[in-house]
Amino acid sequence: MPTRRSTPRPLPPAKKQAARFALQREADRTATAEDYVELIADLLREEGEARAVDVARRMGVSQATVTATVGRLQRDGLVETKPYRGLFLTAEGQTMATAAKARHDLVVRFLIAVGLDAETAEEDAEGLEHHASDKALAAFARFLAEREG
Amino acid sequence: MPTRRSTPRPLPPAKKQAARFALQREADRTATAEDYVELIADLLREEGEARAVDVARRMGVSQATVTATVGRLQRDGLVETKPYRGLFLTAEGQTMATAAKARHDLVVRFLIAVGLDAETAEEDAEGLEHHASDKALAAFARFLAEREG
DNA sequence: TCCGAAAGTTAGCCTAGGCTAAGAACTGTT
DNA sequence: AACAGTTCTTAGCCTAGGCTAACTTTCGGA
Repeated sequence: MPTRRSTPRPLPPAKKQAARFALQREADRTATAEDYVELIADLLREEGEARAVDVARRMGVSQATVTATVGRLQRDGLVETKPYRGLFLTAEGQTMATAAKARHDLVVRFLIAVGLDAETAEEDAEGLEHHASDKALAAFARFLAEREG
Repeated sequence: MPTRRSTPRPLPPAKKQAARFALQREADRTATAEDYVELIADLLREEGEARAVDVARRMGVSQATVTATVGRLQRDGLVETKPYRGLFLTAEGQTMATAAKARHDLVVRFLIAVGLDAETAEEDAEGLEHHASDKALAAFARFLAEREG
């Protein structure tokens, strides 16, 4: 039997590794859209309207950037705008927002369950929610069900 | 006592939320560098050299892209090149690679511990390792120590 | 009503990170 | 020693996502 150490699974096949990175880049591309629609949905729900200026404030970004990004979201069929009347989600945008929120909340609860304080869990979820696969999320849910169920 | 529901911690203060997104963007910026130096370190360790063409293959990216990216890494003091002789890490790059690998391995072990199969854990770690805070990583380590220790 | 402040857009710029196509430079083999 | 094939770079292009400055549009209060 050839050498088989336990620790260092170091170099996956090039193709497999390339596929992973490609998936990664794909996730990066959708992350912004998810953050925006999630925030817009939150604002609509909590404050009744989602104005670009508030999105800018909460994203920590200039209004010009919001205009440009919202333009892309509109092009992609996720958002509708009525100038000076705020931003709205299309059905597709709403679907994405709902899924994003569910993922976000799941990740937060999971992080708390494994020992993070609520504040840090919120912070980390912001980044992690876009990069956890469905399988990972399912595992998190299973984990929570066991602990809490 | 005012209303206090358990589920929906929905809108953090704008400033705090903006800060989170800013951190997020910061992490995104360093993610590429970490992936490259981690891969270069792996190639150096496992194959004795890290040629740009192999980096391109494993990143799933064109050689021209590698040239450009390595140029930025060089500018930032992480990598050195000897054309046709492969890529090398500076001390700083080595430090980053070591930290990245440690994070990566920790995340993989953690994901497996919470129920993911090894393959999926590898895939997910690729994305998650760049977005887990030190506090989160510490929590993961604590979790592992409890289960396994 | 009108006018100033707030909100939104536009123009012009930048960086990172992708691509292809074409050319230059090196290496190993004969 | 020379050539073929590999490797690397360059040029030129693109998109996403940032910025500031200047402009327009709308809203609300005096």
